[in-house]
Amino acid sequence: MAAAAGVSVATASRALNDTGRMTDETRERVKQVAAELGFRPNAMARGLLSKRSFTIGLLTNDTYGRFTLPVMAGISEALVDRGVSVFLCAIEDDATLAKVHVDAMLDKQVDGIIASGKRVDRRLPVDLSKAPVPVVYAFTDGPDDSVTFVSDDAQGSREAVEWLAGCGRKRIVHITGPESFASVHVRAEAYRAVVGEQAEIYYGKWTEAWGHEAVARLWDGAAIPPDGIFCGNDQIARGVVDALRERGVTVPGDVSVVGFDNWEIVAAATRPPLTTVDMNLRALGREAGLTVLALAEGERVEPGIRRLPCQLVVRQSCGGSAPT
Amino acid sequence: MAAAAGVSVATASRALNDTGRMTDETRERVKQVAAELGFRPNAMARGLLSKRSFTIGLLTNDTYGRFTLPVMAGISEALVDRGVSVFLCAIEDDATLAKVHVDAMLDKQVDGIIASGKRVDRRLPVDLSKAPVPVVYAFTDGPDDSVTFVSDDAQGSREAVEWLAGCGRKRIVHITGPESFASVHVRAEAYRAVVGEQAEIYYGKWTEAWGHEAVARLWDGAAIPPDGIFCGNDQIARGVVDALRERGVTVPGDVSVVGFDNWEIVAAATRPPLTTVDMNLRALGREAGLTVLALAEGERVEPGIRRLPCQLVVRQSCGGSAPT
DNA sequence: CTGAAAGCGCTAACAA
DNA sequence: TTGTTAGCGCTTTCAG
Repeated sequence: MAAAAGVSVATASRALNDTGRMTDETRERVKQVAAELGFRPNAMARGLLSKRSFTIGLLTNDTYGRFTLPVMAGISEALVDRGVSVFLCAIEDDATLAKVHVDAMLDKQVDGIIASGKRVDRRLPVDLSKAPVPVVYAFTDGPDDSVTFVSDDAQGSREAVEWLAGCGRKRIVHITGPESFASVHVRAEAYRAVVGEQAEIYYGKWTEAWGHEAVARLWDGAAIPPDGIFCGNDQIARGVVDALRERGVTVPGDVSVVGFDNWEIVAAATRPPLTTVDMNLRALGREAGLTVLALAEGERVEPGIRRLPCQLVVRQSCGGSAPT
Repeated sequence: MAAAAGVSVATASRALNDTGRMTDETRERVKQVAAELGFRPNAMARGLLSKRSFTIGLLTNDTYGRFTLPVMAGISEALVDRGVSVFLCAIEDDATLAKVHVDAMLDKQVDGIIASGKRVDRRLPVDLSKAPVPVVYAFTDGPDDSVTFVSDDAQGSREAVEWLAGCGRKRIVHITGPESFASVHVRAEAYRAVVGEQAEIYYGKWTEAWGHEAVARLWDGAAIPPDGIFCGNDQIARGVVDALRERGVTVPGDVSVVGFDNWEIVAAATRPPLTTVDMNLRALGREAGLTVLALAEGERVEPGIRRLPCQLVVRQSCGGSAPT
């Protein structure tokens, strides 16, 4: 580059990297010239030598981006200023496609890979266990000896149910998704732990339609309907709230409802807006990003599952006031 | 690598790349050994020489991913088999952050950049016009001499309104977003072109709440309410449908409704599911991807705005049958 | 304090 | 048909 601008490439390199010893004057001059010329060191050449690409790959099967985008945002946020960029690869449960993507990333010498997904209890259709670079799992299942980040659904659920109780609700039921989901169990058990004996759990689908149906069952049945409902996700919650309104039951007047996910598009559009559990996916991404990077730099990281706390986002579907 | 496996590095290189002349036997043997060793050519070293990184950057300010994700999927789909990976950079209207990301990408020698966004009539907070690599714009505004891909909202809107008319609707109104959006005008004009004199356009927000409010105005007013409604987006449409149901007006019995965007989460959850306009963002991404790549390979591409056709997705909010 | 030279992993001339 | 050599743009000994 600006070796032409007075010094040898070696000096230039040292000046720009703040290494080596030299007159401040020389260093400054080089930087000056570099800036004027808009010089950018070629990361490939640099990487060839340093064995680091300052690049990581994010693999996901969450095509819709519901979970991956916040995670991605967190990763990116944590790593931009360290100069690392991230490859996003959406592999929709297609093993072949996944392999193609992983190979492409590996060829490009990514410093690490973060595997993510749409379901905590499912694996991506690729075996990353013998990848030549560090791998961390975020919001997807990983091998036993891996480092995995997930949200603490139990804690989140507990807070949700306790909030409902704190609003004075006496008969709190749980309307949730399919029993085949691990997160359904975790959330249900946390719910059960709080309400005890009188736990009532209704399993169904992750849809608004199921929310409607569940309300129909509860209110058309002989029993006294509940006054508090903890829903497995925001879509169900929205269905529940809509169904309630349609039968003249007021929320939060007669019944308090809490959702799960804090998916803006549904939580904020519900009337009234949903009080719901946020999984802090962005923070999760941040941790995951920092962790692969640490691993890439040779640090040792204890394998295991790390559960990051969820946070209750209070809106208006429960009455009650702002969070403590 | 497997130079140790019998031949010189040059021969190995030629064998693996199917270049040069040599015995099929040698070539096969090299490939064999390479496969056994799980050898992967170092893309950085290769790129250093070829001046190509097989990497492109996708820049977007659409944090929520509503528009960018499908675009991204299209780009990725078009480019994986050409071996190119894509860096996703979410810059939330923050010029500084944008610059950091762009610089990082440039350092990494991306072969090109695709700028995308959440609004067709706004620019990203970065000047890409003098980037040292080709840039194409997808679903965001670009400089005059750039190549830009957008969806053909006019055509999409026309089809939507014609569909409504085809369902026998006589008085079709248009409930849409803020006048400050260019797409609002494009869609409104297309609507006006079809219905002519009797066009009635209601500007508001992109929300369900506005859909409710608009219905209230139309039905509580003195005039005879419409029998067909073309909405500026799916959220408004959902608000409209919900409001209609609440006042006992049936959809599609009494009124037909069409949305815009085909945002699954809202379009499919509406009761009844929305007939709506899909912008084919994935196809748009595919074109954009192929185009940057062509540019990167030195092909000349005529600058200008390319409008890709939208497609009407028929569900149940209009009655009528499957599309022709 | 600074420059010359070697070398990262690969491909492309040029020889053999 | 195959091997040798040079060099991509940078960092890093090792001399000067």
